[in-house]
Amino acid sequence: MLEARLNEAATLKRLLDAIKELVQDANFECNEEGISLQAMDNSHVALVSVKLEAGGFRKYRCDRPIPLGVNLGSLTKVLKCAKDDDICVLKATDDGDVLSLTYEARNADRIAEYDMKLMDIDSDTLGIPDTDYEARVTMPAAEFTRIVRDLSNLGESVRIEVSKEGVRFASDGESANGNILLKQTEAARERYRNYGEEDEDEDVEMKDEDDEEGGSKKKTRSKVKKEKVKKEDGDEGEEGEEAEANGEAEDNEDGEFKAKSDDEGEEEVSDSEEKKKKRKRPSASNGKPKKKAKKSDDDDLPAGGVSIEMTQHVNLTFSLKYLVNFSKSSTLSDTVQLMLKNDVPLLVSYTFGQGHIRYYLAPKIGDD
Amino acid sequence: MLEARLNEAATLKRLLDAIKELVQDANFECNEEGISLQAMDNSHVALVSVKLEAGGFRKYRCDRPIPLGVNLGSLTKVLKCAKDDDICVLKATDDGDVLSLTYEARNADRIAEYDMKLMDIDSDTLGIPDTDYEARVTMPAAEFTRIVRDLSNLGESVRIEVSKEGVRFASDGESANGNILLKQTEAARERYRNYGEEDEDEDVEMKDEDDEEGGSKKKTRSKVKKEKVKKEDGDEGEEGEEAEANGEAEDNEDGEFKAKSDDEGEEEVSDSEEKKKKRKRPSASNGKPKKKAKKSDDDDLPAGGVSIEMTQHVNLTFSLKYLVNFSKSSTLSDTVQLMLKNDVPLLVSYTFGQGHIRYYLAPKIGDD
DNA sequence: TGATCCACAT
DNA sequence: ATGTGGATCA
Repeated sequence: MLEARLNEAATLKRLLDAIKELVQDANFECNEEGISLQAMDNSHVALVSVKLEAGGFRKYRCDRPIPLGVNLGSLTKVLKCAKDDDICVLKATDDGDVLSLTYEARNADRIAEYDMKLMDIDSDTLGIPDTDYEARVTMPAAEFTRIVRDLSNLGESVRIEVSKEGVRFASDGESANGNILLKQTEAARERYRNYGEEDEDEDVEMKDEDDEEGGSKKKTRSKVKKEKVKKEDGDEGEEGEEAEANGEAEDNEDGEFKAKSDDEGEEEVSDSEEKKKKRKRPSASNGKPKKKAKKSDDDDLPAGGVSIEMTQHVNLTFSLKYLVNFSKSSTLSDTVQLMLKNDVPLLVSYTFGQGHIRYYLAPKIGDD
Repeated sequence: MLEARLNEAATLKRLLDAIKELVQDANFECNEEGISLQAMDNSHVALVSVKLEAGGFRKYRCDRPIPLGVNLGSLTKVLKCAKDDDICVLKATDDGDVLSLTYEARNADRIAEYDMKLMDIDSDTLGIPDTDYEARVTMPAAEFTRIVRDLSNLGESVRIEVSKEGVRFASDGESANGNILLKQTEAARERYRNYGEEDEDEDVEMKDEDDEEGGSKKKTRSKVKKEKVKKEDGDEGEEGEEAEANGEAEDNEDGEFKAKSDDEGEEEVSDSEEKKKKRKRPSASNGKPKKKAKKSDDDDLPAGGVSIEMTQHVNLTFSLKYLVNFSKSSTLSDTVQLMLKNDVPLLVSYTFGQGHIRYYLAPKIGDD
């Protein structure tokens, strides 16, 4: 039995607005850790991963894991019936046939209850390789939105290049070419030093020993090794060789994610990491309404500035269509993080009070 | 000869916005009491009744009754030529061939005059049975709008149930079911105690002797007998039997309104009631411009809260399409009143400074 | 079917 | 006061 009480229905509404165009149906996997969702878009080029942590709810109870097969269109419809500041209670029985959403006005004189039929969805749990990223860019979500939107008016794809100069987004179009260079902001670097570590589970530093280095499907921590920053700038210019020379060629290098059967025994990234980070956000469940906290109550790092960390010069090309789509999540957080590694899917991550949403996008091959 | 001087053209504009989708052509019946309109929608399922009281005009003169056969589309066009705060003067000669509308800017430095051709419209005066409603719900118009709009995204029809618990709006749809429960707000109950009695002619209490109890077409006051409130809560659960047991089966129980020939000698509801209530709104014709009084100058009961009065558990099902349509009248008043009785058309009533607009909607039979 | 305008919600 | 969504008009 699931019962999850969310302070603001707006969180869910925004979440669905962010992903409903990418995915039509998906399983919300509910367990004691919280609620997570993973799905690929129809073309199997992009992957979304959402996590709502148990601690982010005002109340959370899930006796045993339940997959809730949801049609996101239907859920969106139902969520439209909620006012942004309604308290939203999700309930489901263990059989997972129906999801009940209850919206309570803050003054309790209105209670709305919606029952949504669920469906069975084949969900091979998706294997997200845990990656040793070579560059991490932390920037205002609105700026990212603007950049990809602007460039999408010129061309189909964008080349993202991180060098010691900064991060450059470049697109070539028929009528014009454009590129935007964002330089590191010193203040931002300081501000974001621990972003994604205190408030979420990015795990960017330390614990190399957690890596299962011998696996053919190498699973490593999502991190940029800090001690390497600024050491290998000299490699800039060519993309990719370094990574392959390392013998680290990912098995999803072909640009698509592989479905992995449920019984493979490998945990999803988020699950395994959640367990180690349970200590965080001890106060999240105290549920301060925080009126007007439009975006989220995650970070006290308010805004502005670009932080860049890198161990490697990276240079990758991606479809702008997807990035534009991803950037809809800027309603959930003021800040976005891009994690890059040559020849490996880009990770676009938005962290908000109750969890995070992450997108993985395979690079275009041949830099076309 | 008719000459009616209305303080704000906006009132008429909003009125037409509210009904023009429901009805194409209708007679504005002008007499010494004011201007009224009654019409059924094309499907003969819904009925609109508008009353602009003589006292609600800055100046009103109508020597003898004139029916003005108006194409509402044309009138809407003409009204679009008025600014919201223009003073609007309606004029017509006794032959009723043309309606003249004059718009005067408040500072009289602009005067626009429009003449609109009128038409002959067969108008069997409609028989609106005057009903002893079993429940009255008074609530913010915006909330009603929101509820029917939300539910209309799920299903075709809504079940409205008034019990001692409150009023519940429930709809079943293909992908989801939803229901909203509004609880009585104590403050609202107090606030609305006399709503519709001082300011209009709802006649909610007393005067049982006005009822012509023996008639086959029983005409009763539109009221909920206050003394019965909370006495018959025990009847909840089944809908309708009580009413039928009373021998009060309405002749429109089949869900449609009957046109009644003009010579039947029976008065319309509003006319007969207006006469008895002439004392009200003595100051309305003083015409304080009341700048910015967007909605209406009717009530000083500003907003919020739900008031429920009932003598009977009621449970009826209606087409959401119509309710959504009705709710357009929320531009005319902040407050809406729902009057219900089992197996009898719902009355949705908006009262504003110059009069009221009422919609009658036959319930769906068989609760489907 | 798309664009513009109005209203509601935040 | 601004932004989003719905409704209306071209």
